[in-house]
Amino acid sequence: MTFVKGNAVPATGEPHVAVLAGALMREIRDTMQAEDWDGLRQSHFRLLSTIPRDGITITELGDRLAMTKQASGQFVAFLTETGHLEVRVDPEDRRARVVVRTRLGDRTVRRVNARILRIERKWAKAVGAERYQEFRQVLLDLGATF
Amino acid sequence: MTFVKGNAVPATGEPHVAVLAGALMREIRDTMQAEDWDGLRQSHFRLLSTIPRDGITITELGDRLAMTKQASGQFVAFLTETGHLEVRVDPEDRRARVVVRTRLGDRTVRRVNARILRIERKWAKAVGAERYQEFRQVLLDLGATF
DNA sequence: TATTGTTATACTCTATAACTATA
DNA sequence: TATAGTTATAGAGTATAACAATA
Repeated sequence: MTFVKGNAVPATGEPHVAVLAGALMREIRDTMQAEDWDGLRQSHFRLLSTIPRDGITITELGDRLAMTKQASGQFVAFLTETGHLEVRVDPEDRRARVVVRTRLGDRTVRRVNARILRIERKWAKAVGAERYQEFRQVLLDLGATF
Repeated sequence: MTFVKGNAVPATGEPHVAVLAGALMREIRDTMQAEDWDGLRQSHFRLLSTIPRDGITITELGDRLAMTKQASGQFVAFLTETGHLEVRVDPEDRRARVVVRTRLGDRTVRRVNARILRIERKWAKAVGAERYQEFRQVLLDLGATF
C-alpha cells in the first residue's frame, strides 16, 4: 500500500447533508446539555414530545419514533420513574399499556419547546427570518415524504 | 399522581427542528445501510470525508469532528485495518501520526458523495429544485455559525 | 397462533481516565 | 511539564432474541 499524493478527491469539499444536519442536532443537544434539565436528555425530549394527549401504546410509540418497542419501553420505564409519564393497562386490550404524560411531563415539553424556539430565533437572525422560515418548511415537507 | 386530561400541550404539534433533522439523517443512514458498503457505516463515511488531501493528525481530526482524540483514533485504527486509511509518523514531530486516505479511501468517498447526491436529487424533486437549493444553502450557512 | 410488552444480551458511538513516548 | 496517541473502561442509545400474558 502506497501513499496517494495529489488524489482526485477535493480536500475541502462541501460537507454532506447528513453531516450538516448532524451539526444542527449537535448544536441543540450541546446547548441544552449545558443547562439543567433534571437529568433529561435529547432522546427523552424527543420521546416526551411524541406522546399524544390521549395516550399511546408502547408499540405504537416505538413505531412513531422509528425504534423497537423494546427501546421505547425502556424509555417509558425511565420517564415513569422520573415522574414525566404514567402508564395504565388498556381496559379494552389487557396486553397493552397506555402511556400518558403527567403534569410534569407536560410542563417539560412546554419548556423544551420554548427553549428550542429561542435557539431557532437565533438561527433565524443569523440567516434571515424569511430564509429560516422557508428552510424550516422544506425540512417539514421532506419529513412528510419519508 | 393522577392522569392529566385535557392538558394544554398540543397532541400533534410540529416536531422540533432537532427531530426533523434527525429524520433526515436517519433517512440517509437507513438508505445506505440497506446497501453493500463493505461493512462501512455512516460514522466511517463522515470521518473518511473529513480527511484532507495533505493528511491530518488524529487529534486535529477529532477536533474537526467534534469528538475526542481517543474516539477519532479508534476510527482511524478501524479504517486502517480495512485499507481506507494509512498512517505514518510525522517526521517533524515524532509523537504525531499523519493520517491520509488510500486510493480505496478516495474511491469510497467519491462513491458516497455520488450516492448522497442521488438521494438529494430525489429530495429536490419532492420539494422543488430551487427550494431544495436554498434549503441546502441555509443549512450550510447555519453550519458556519456554530 | 398472533400480538403486547418484558427481560437478557449485545453492538455502535462516544466519553473519561490513566498511561507511554516524545517535545 | 505539556502534548500526541493508546489502552481500558463505561455510558447512551439503540437492536435482536426469547419469553410471558393476553387476544
